[in-house]
Amino acid sequence: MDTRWLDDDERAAWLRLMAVVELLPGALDTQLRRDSGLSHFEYFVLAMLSEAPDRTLRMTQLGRLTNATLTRLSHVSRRLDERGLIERFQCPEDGRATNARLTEKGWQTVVQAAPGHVDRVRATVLDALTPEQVGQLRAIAEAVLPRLDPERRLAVLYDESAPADVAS
Amino acid sequence: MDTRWLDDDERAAWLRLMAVVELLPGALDTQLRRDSGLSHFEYFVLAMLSEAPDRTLRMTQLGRLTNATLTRLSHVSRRLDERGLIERFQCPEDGRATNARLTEKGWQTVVQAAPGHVDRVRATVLDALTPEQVGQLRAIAEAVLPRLDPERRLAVLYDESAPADVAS
DNA sequence: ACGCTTTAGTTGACGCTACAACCAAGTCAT
DNA sequence: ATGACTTGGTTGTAGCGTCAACTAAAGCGT
Repeated sequence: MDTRWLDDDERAAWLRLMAVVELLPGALDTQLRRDSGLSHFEYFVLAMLSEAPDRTLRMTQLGRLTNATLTRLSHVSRRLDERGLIERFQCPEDGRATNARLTEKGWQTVVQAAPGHVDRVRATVLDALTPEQVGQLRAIAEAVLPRLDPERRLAVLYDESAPADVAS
Repeated sequence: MDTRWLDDDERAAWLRLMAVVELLPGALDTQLRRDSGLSHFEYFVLAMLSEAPDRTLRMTQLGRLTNATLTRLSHVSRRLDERGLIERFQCPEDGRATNARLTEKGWQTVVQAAPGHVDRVRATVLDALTPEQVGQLRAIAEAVLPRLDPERRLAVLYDESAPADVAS
């Protein structure tokens, strides 16, 4: 089967999307590290916990939400534990499972980090767009996500009709 | 100064954009590793070289185009050199500079990798969008990029009126 | 010509992530 | 209830990226 190459419009859109995908994580990471001593991934982990019932989640569920392998999450959560931002304990209902719960200190950390993060999100992305474009962006991402995430691992974060255990 | 929090539309758009930014690199990386034994970053380095005059670029310029620190690029280019995909040599005009040139083997590798990569790009993103959305995506990215890239490091890749030494 | 500064790049140590191997708790068939 | 399988998670190793320190060439003022 022959490859359908990109036409000029597609190529232009693709290159620009790639540039955004390349630059955005670094921009967020830099701000959070500087202002709160957290990587963007760590912040995201804490943020997911902060919105969960009882600020507690199973490792597996937390891994799904953060798009992390269990290995990665295990290492990260150990470090967050050592820093006193979360605590881990064996799940009473299922002895195999580990629960992660945000500590008060972790909660304070998220609360303190959030405004700067939101400001950065505005400054780099949202405030550059018209309201129409914000809607378009949402529609575009919604069209793409089923292909990027066929197993719907992150569906909770972007699909209103998802199981809705936790919404970010 | 008080933080302006995100309204529902902004929040929805943002969450979906984050999911895309989180998932897309992995999707591209997986395909390229499986089919060509290259990370996405390595592929991108080779692709930049493949479009440069004489398939040669200075390390600094290559670093700009790929959004990489010189350190990172130094490590990666050493590995690509060891694999015979590029070669490095001191620049004749400026003894401090190192030039990286794509070898014939490197060229063959890119040529062989490109179709599968483009297929994946289509399958995961472009084919999910209408032509109007492709145009919107381009406009949205163009609005955001000046804020993400104030030094215009990647401008060559997304701005038609950029110095245009190399276009991807 | 001689230092001083700047620019270009490399190297080494450390931190984070992935992969593989592993362990422990639950499940299920007989 | 016991052996096989599955599920949930952790740990060790190796690879990649970052930061800091370093080398070498070029520019520059005197």
